[in-house]
Amino acid sequence: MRLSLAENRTRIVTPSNAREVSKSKNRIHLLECAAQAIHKFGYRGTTTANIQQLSGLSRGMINLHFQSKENLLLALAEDLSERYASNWQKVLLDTEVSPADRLLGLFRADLSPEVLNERDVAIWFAFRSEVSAKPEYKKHIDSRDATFRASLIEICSALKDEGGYSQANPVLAANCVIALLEGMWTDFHLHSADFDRGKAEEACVYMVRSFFPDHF
Amino acid sequence: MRLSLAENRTRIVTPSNAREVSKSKNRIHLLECAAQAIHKFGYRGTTTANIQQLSGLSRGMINLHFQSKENLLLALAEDLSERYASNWQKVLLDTEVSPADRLLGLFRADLSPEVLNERDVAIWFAFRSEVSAKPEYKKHIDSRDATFRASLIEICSALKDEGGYSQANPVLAANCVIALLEGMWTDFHLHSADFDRGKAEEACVYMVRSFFPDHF
DNA sequence: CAGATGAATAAACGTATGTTCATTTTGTGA
DNA sequence: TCACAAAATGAACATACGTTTATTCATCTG
Repeated sequence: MRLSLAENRTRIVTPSNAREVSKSKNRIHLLECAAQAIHKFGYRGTTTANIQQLSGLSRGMINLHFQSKENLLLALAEDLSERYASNWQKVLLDTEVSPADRLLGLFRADLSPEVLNERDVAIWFAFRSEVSAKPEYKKHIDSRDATFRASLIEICSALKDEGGYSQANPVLAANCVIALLEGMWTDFHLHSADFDRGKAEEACVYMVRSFFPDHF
Repeated sequence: MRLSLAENRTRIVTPSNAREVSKSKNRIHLLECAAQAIHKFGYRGTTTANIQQLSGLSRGMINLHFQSKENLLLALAEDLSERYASNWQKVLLDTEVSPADRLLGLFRADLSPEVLNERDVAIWFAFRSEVSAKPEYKKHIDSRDATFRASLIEICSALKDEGGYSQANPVLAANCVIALLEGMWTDFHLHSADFDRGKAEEACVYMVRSFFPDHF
């Protein structure tokens, strides 16, 4: 699984000349190597030395581009959460699509290799492991945020109304969807070799079918 | 939330004299301080120096008792997973209780402060963050193991038979329960201040009620 | 093309970290 | 009570780590 860091243009000024192009390339390269290092050596094992070694660049580059290693890691976390957010936003916020299809689309998107891949998930877990010590990390690794949750509740409410499921509870259903997806990610992280995206999706659909039988 | 490390007698020979008592106490004390350090400083921030500082003991003690820092952390992971396992085993393996009550008991047990508390969850996430780099950690932090899963499938099968739910799929239902609980733990880890055990349990019950309406 | 500017390099530095070991303290058994 | 043994101590050590900085290299501008 390849990162699409190169496609992230959010914080990188569009380079206007060759010098800026190479600077920007090196910045992205360092982010990619930091990601690789976390995946390969773990969060504890990630050092400026092995990021530098992976990059093939010189020792000073991390500080030149990011001032400090901590900043490089923060930039990586930001990047990760932005890519994750844009992934679910494409699906959840598209109100042209029916609620049921938005939910199915979310499962697909959330379980797709674009976001659910060994390296990225390793990074999520790396930052999450620090959250009790560094609360400032929270905003970067908690992308299933208020908007995400609100969209899900809205979808579940719509399904309830459409299907006339008198027993349905949109808030609880949304909470279940969020937790279930989180759980699938954990399962992937711990057993990526055996993980079956299809079966994971099947389980998700099974759950929402139980909630909203006529829709799925 | 206090650890019950002192109650763990598995690997600690019952001390027969005062000297062994104090040795055993210090060993446990170091494990507790390592746990505290991970919670307080994060996995990266956990050093022999701050474990030692928290313990009030001398520098050499970690190596005297555990040979290396890595060994101390491994002992902590083992301890954690054993305490977690005994927590669910009490509930899931008690065949005197009805399947439905075993499932409800599991939710209670899995969401109880005995295992779901800030410090212990921080340690789970700490070790999980290293799993892609150190596969040997896997066995310690993946306590929701084959037996756990098999018990759940058995319970779901029994519920299906009892209730005549022709549409029910015990394997998918069990997968959902596992993932849902994992997701709840993640939610707790990221939002322990706002986390409501009652609401988490409610969501769990809501899901299994959807699977097996007549039972819950 | 030459001078100026910014990017990249890698040696050097100070500190932090994990571990060792000679020494001291404490408890045990005769 | 005393010699012995085990446990605990903390100074000392080597290495690893993140960062700084003087220097070199590449590119842009006039």
